[in-house]
Amino acid sequence: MPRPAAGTPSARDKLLDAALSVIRAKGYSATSVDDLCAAAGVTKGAFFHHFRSKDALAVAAADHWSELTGGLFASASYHSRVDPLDRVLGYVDFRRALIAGELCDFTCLVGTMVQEAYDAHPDIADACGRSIFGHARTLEGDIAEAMDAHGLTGIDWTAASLARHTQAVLQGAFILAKAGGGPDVAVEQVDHLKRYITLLFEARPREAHPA
Amino acid sequence: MPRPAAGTPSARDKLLDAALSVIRAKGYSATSVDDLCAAAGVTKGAFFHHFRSKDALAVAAADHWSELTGGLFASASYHSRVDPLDRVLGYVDFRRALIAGELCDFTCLVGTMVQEAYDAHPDIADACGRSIFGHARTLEGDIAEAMDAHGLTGIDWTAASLARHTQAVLQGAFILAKAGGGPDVAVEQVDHLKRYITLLFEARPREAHPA
DNA sequence: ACAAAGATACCGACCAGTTGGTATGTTTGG
DNA sequence: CCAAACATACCAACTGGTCGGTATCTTTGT
Repeated sequence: MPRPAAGTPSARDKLLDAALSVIRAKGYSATSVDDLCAAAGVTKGAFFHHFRSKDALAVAAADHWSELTGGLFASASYHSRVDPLDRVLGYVDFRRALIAGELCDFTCLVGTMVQEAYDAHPDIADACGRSIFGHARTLEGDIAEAMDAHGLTGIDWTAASLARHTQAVLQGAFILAKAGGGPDVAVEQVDHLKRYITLLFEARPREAHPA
Repeated sequence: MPRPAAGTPSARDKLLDAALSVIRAKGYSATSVDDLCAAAGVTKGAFFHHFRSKDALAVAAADHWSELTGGLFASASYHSRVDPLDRVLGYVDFRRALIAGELCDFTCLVGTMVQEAYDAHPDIADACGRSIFGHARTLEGDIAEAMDAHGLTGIDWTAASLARHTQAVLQGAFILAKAGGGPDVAVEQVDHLKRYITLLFEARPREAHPA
């Protein structure tokens, strides 16, 4: 795949970027190929040159989203904190700070897409699943370290499960925001999540399991 | 509005029932009027006799959903428990038990619809918001009573906010299930929710606020 | 009691616009 | 010169929605 020219983004890149905002605002099914082309400033010929179908674009957009968000969180500053629980809570604070402005700017592309695609478009659903659960997996390490540091043993939840829960709360927060609550309701959910994690790690080993 | 005949459901009722399952499986935008008519076994003429537009059907379906779920939860047995916290946790258990079988059978219609409709279809979004936040409001009373019974004062969260949080976790659970986790991941989220509520109400008044 | 009058429920052909997708160009970088 | 990158023109299928018509119920004047 040869670079077309340095500096000028290819039609493919422009389409992927356009997909992020347009699909988040209109949803996947309601977004037409023409919508995407118009937003990207390219023609339909370019679209089908780079993507076999609309579905293929959605899969590529989900992967693009994974890379974009992956980079964003990887370069965030909370990773440098020494205490693992601080890093986990730092992640939550970071997510909280991202919730501002227009709904389509802070909501999740793959969460939106998978709602529509889970049944009729398995490859899109797979790409969305990879994005969500892949991102959750990046939190497992810090959570596991924090569990270790706080001596949490004989517990009925796992680091992986709590990592997934953070994503569930965030996805639910976006839905409540879209249902009319706006950013405030979403922030409220993140606050509950932070409170939950804090409570989980407040050492209460006196009620430890027998034997 | 006169009854057409006892026993035989009207085209309107058949369309509303069909909308619940079809839209939950395909999403709102991907569901065509013909899809609805075929599923309901009625013609397009009947559709537009009862509903001004596809959007109007969606609003009616959201309201129908509110009534249906409202009745389901109102008649559940956990309401008879004497301890208010038991009633709250009973609600959570009840929601947990509902998560089984096919995704389109236990996921939420209005949560699905509002994702697609929040921007382009304000009246649909309003109807979804009414359903979600209206349902959340039915939990506030028991939560408030439980807070009172456990002497939770000077707390930085409210009964209304925790009620909304239960809905956020459930909506997020559905998304994770759709993203490939299946019912198990959704149940896992409800378990976290129950753990959170339990932790919140485990009396810890020694750390009470000053004065 | 009963028929005329009117409302309601439903049907199915039809319409203009849009959909995802294709076939065939033209441009451009190496 | 050639293949990749992009543009233009076009298509069959489908979209939400309309419209004239019919069958069945409810009301009402007598």
